[in-house]
Amino acid sequence: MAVGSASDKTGRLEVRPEEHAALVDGRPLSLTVRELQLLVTLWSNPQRILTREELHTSVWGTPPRRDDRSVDVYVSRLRAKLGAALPDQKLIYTHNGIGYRFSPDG
Amino acid sequence: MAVGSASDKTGRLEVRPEEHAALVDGRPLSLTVRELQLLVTLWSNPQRILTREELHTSVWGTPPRRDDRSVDVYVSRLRAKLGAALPDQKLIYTHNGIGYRFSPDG
DNA sequence: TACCCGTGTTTACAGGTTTTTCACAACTCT
DNA sequence: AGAGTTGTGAAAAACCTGTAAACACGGGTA
Repeated sequence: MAVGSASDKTGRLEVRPEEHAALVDGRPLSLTVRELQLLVTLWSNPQRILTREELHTSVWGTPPRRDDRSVDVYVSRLRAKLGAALPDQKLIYTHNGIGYRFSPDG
Repeated sequence: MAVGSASDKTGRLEVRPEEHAALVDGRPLSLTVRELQLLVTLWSNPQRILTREELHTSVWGTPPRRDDRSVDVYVSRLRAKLGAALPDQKLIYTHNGIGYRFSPDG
């Protein structure tokens, strides 16, 4: 495999940021821009707990306003689409009081 | 290992404050925010006896009210979780009339 | 212009988890 | 034993998360 390829597989999920695409078993998921940005951010930091602040700043470009729930809403939408394509895998874990973590394994 | 790493090992226990995580044998403990804050405070001051005032101020941000037992309650919970993951090690020692001490060794 | 449609944003509320508080048991020290 | 401390389960209160739904907006089309 070419060095520096910026696409990667996580089990049956592939994420290709430069191509603005995420695939499951080779089939593209139909994600909106925000959903994809969020997935890319999570996927780029596997096993790491990302705070809502970090996620919001990465996806929206600015820190969240007080009581902003947009990160949660998009995590929910992303889970729904991932769950539809990969019914048996849990990929996004919640860390109460902190944020979320992407974990291809357990 | 890189100088300045802000993670550290204490036997099989690793504490990584910046990552909001504590691991035993590489597996994350599932601690709540308060539990982790308390562990981080104790772990940051090994062998030192920390008073309830110090612990409360560090974790809750304010000194405890008279008859406040929250530090004790959280020490108990932390011990339970640490004990489940490391059944043979005693890490948190009580100093009667004063407070608690974290000791990776004996 | 008027009507859809898809996306993004915000709100609301149910449900879940954590934190706090309380009560009593267990322990320590004299 | 008696007084003061600490350990801990459980209930109450506070807080946080999941998610549907309402709203806003722009582009496309009739």
